[in-house]
Amino acid sequence: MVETDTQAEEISCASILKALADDTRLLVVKHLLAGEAHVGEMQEELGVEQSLLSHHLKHLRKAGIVESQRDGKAVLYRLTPALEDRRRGRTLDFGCCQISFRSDCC
Amino acid sequence: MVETDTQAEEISCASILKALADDTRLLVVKHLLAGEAHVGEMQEELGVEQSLLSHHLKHLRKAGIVESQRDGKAVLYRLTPALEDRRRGRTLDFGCCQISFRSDCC
DNA sequence: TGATTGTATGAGTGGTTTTTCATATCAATA
DNA sequence: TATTGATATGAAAAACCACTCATACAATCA
Repeated sequence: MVETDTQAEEISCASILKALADDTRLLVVKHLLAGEAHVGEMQEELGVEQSLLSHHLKHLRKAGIVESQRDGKAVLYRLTPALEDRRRGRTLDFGCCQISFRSDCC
Repeated sequence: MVETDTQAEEISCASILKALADDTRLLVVKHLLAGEAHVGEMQEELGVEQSLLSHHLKHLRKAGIVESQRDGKAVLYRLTPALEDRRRGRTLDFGCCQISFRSDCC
């Protein structure tokens, strides 16, 4: 069992950009660029309140950017395999557009 | 005289993504990827109402993504030189992040 | 100068998004 | 099974955004 959530909805360039266009969600995505992570870890490292983080994670799931997997009591998040597969360095390839982040930024 | 507008405000990755995360503004940016254009032309070709287009152009200006220049009665828009300079194909380099659009998309 | 064309702007409105709070769910363990 | 720990969820509040309308401004032309 891998996907714990709703299917990705209408995926357009704009919807992807919207999903990324938020400080908190951008933090999460950049964190996950370094590898998968549990919610609790992100909560601490990113300094985001539990419920808020959860809502943002849901947003990212619905946008098809991350996926989650139960791991005991915790939940493990990662960038979706499709993105991972197409990933080169810190570049994410969404198909319609491709975004890369400078490591020293944001 | 080149800049007819306010300075770009706090330019962060998220603010850039926010500026791009709208169907109309994305249309505009993609249109400008092909070269500079007058407002009237974009109005027609993109099918966006005058005032609305103007508001979106202002948003893009404030995000530092486009700049404008009077041309008689009309106003000419283009991607900002910095982006143009760093541009390769349909890729825009914003410094903190870099975004490229597939031509057949969105 | 007055009229016309092209674009920008401000205010208002409705709609969406983000945040918070309280509560629910799920898994592990006592 | 009751309790605890980890995360998700729904609803309500707060903040924000896109759109429209009316109007202003700038440049040209009659």
